[in-house]
Amino acid sequence: MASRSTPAASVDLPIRLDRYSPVPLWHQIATQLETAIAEGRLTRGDQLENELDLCDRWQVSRPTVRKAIQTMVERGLMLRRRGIGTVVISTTAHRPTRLADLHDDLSGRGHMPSTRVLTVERITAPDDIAAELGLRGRAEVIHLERVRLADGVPVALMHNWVTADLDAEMRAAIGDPTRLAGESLYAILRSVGVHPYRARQRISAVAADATMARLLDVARGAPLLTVHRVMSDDTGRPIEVGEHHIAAERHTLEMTLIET
Amino acid sequence: MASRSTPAASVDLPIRLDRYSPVPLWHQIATQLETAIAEGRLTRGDQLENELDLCDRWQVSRPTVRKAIQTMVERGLMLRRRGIGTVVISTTAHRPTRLADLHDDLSGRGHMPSTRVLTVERITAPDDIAAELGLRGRAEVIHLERVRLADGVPVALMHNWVTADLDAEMRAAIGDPTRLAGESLYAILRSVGVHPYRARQRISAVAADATMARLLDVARGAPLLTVHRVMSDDTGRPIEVGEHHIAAERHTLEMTLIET
DNA sequence: CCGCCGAACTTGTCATGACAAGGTGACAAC
DNA sequence: GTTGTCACCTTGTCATGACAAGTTCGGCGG
Repeated sequence: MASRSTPAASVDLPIRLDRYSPVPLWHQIATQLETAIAEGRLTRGDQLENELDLCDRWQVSRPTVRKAIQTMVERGLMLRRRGIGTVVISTTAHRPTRLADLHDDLSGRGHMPSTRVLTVERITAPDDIAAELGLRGRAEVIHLERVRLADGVPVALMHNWVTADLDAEMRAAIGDPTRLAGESLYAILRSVGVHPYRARQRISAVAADATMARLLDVARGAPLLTVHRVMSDDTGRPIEVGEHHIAAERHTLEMTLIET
Repeated sequence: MASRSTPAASVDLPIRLDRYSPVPLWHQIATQLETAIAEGRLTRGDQLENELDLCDRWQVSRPTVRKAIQTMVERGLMLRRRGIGTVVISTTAHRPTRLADLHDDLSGRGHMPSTRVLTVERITAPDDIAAELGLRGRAEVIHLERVRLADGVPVALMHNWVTADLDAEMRAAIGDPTRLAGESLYAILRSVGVHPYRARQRISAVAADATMARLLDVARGAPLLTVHRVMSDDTGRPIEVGEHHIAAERHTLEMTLIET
């Protein structure tokens, strides 16, 4: 270890910037910093150069450097303090703010996700679902029932109610069992122009009833992790209600919290 | 409703700024915007003036306005889009990134929290706890066992292991049953100069065993929500391991997720 | 030897200016 | 009527400059 506290992570951090790319400079920097951490070129305890030197090194302005580092701080990967500097504090982080489907979550952890579609139907919205989606009268919703598997083992039983107040093309995509088997619901929604933006969710636990136990291949009464979620798109309109029952013995929710 | 799409929320939004306060201008603005939403003076669908007009109205620069609105967006309260403007999309939000103790969480929801302290002991760290805290050899930890009640009803059984590698004053504060009964652990830690900054947590579910059932006054086998958390301070050092078992029928975890 | 104080470092805040990019709506051309 | 274009609105990005505030560390005075 060096006796002086000179930043070690300066020379071996070649940041390549494309000023003609539509990707913002700060995002290019943040992405490459995150990659450097993931690959171990930057590790816990490493100190970055000070911001002015980084401006000089990368030939960008200080707001750009700060915005890039800011995103790293928000992800819990770095920490910066006035008078001290910026240090790497973590090599991994599960972001709770990441609005990810269970499908993406599983594949991100090296599992092979698959889906068994049980039900696809268009029904009149039950009262509680209609209320959560802000629908009036006897509005219709698309009801999905699926079992998510990881490496062939059932992990979660998923119910979704998607508002049917969408284009015919959108409804067709959502109700396509072939797509549902291979993609996450949110990926399908995005592909037809609906952008999941904000979700409010409530996490609880229940004991498996007979149906859940059979579908998830767990004992009756086994503890299940329950996620109830209302998702809205980027116009603030509620789009979907999801209720997922997760076999707690096979999957847990992980997240990193940051005090702001 | 006005026939034109002029922003309605301009006149009745008196922002008072104290330029001699140590509180940053952007934070003063953000706080007052949040208050306005909480009090209903700003509500869902309201559109803000454009940023340049807000600069003029509040007599601050555009980066300051943007930083204030930025924090509102990150909290899921507003949404802004290029070419459109900034609109209020929500009146409440549970922030997952909020590193709050269950104590604060309960009181924030109008319940009267109290705590029954079962165990306060200084022990040699169990291997798994030592590993999570990054301790070597036979390091010592302070082990706490408490039951959290809301309005007199038991809600959660909480185990905490705090590293004993602290000042004597800090250890005394943490081990003081009187303080533990009335304050949150994190509040006590903050008061002695330890600042919880980052936590990694894993949420799962278990069935209540005999001990848990007795302490929480639920049936044996009842589903419990389990939160396992490793908390680090603002220097990146792991400080505390917590394992909380929450009676799912009496309390749930709520959070708002934002797609970034 | 010890404690205080200040220089020299760091990041935090704020201002000003400029241009780019996406959205909307009016209007002309077809 | 439909479509495409263009002006004009919005926020997004980036640069430059300045000063404030917290931290560290060395030197100075006691």
